[in-house]
This record gives sequence, C-alpha cells and structure tokens, in this order.
Amino acid sequence: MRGPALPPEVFAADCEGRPVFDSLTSRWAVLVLGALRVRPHRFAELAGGIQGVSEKMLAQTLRTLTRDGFVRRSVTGTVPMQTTYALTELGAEVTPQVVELALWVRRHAGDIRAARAAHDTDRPIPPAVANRR
Amino acid sequence: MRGPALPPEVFAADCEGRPVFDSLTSRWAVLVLGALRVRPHRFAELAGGIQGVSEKMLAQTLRTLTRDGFVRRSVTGTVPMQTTYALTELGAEVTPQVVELALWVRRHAGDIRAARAAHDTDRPIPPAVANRR
DNA sequence: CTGAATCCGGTTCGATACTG
DNA sequence: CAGTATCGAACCGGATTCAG
Repeated sequence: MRGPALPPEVFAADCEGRPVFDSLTSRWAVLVLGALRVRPHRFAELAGGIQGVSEKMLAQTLRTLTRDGFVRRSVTGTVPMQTTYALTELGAEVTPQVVELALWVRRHAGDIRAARAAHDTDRPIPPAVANRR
Repeated sequence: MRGPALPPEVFAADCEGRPVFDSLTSRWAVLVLGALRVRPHRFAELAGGIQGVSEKMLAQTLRTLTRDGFVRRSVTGTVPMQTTYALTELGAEVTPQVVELALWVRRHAGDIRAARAAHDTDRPIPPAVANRR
C-alpha cells in the first residue's frame, strides 16, 4: 500500500472540505479544469468546447472554482466584454490529480463494464437490485 | 505541466465513465474506500465508523462499488448474517488516487479558505453572489 | 459577449419502519 | 446483523429570459 498512512476519517461527514471536493469533481469542473490545463480560455470557448454544458452551469462552475482559488478570472473591455479564465497556482497543482483520476476511470472502462456484467449475470434478476445507477 | 498530454474532452459530457467517476467520488464512497484501504470491514463497522451515514446510503454505496468491481462482498452465516467488504485489486488501484485527492483538499483547506475570503471581501457584498456553494 | 434571475421537473437523500 | 421499502424534503441541473 503506497501513499501516506490514512486518517481513517479522510473527511468527517460534515467536513468543510467536502463542498470543495465536490465542486472539484463535479460534472463540469473536471472538463473545465481539463481545458484550462491546456491553456487559458474565454467563456465562449469553454461553452463551445465543452459539449452539453449550459451557460448557467458553466458560469456557476467557473464562479465556484474562482471563488475557491483554483481559477483566475480576467476581464478586459466593457462593451463586448471579454473574460479569460486560467488556472491559478493552486488550480495547476490539483488539476492533474483530478484529470488523472478521470483518465484512470476511462482507461479501466472495460474492466468496470466486465465487472458489472459479471455481477449482473451472477443472479439472473434480483428485481430490487436491478435499479440502475 | 506533468502527466500525460490531455485529451481535451476528458469525458464527453455523456461519457459512460461519468457515473463511475461520480460514484467513486461521492460523499460516502470516499469514506468507505478510505476505511477499506486500511483493512476489510463489516457492514456494522462501517456504519458505526463513518459518522453521519445512514444505512440506506451505506448499503447503496457498497452495492454500487461492488457492482463496479471496486469492492468484494463476502457473506458467512445466515442467522446472524455476517458480511465483510474488502477492496478488490481494481479498488486497491484507484483508492489511493481518490483518497489522496481528498487529503490534498484537506491539506489546502487553509489556502482555499483564504482565497474564498479574499474573493468575498473584494466586493463587499453582491447579495446575489452571496448564496453559498 | 458574458452573465444573472426565475421557473420547474427530475433525482437524490435522510428518517423511519419493516424483513430474513 | 444486514439490509430493504416507502415517503416527504431538499437539491440540482436545464431552458428561458433579461441585463451590463
């Protein structure tokens, strides 16, 4: 077992770190961080490049990441307002961990699908267990 | 920038990996994985050791993790049923990443709190922005 | 272009009570 | 001991609309 000895709690259930962890691993934050890791982006670039995100969720995600110090927001101009988002030092430090976890899941999609199939076929159909998720 | 070159998509918005990623980083899964990383646990041990978890959510979390191949469930006895949960090889591989991300957040709680305070005090109180999270 | 405000449907979560 | 069933409350995310 590599890595530091584990504090069994990790987070106490109500730990203040939990909302931060949630926002870092949220549906859109992973994609935003992944994009900003490559280079800074404008709002419209993110909106166009991240498939399926609504403007509301993108703005909300960016606001939370900015507020927590992972992303820096730079505004230029006023009439055609132009904002640029970039990773802060803090954001640059954590982004690889988030992205690599996401990529790990992607790499092991086959294993997981196989495990799921095996698990599901063990018992033909326990109806109560068949609820998706 | 260390780590592999980033596929800009990471996940396409509807990627099948997203539910797995979500379940791995969910509120209780992080705590469950952290506990199982130390040693196998029985259901009641987890229920008692993880502060604030309901039996429903614990069962649901364990079922999902088992289904996706991260946790192995062993049953012995029938009258006082006794189940033990342990990490699989797959689970043992990903757990450190999840736990270390959680611990990173915990280590940087101070930085994040400072960033948040700075961000909030920049503009005295935009009332609409004051909604938490 | 960049974002905030509102409405609203679906999902999730916790509490409680019950079964094997 | 180890879960499952049910229900109401809370939350979240999307579409739309409006403003700077």
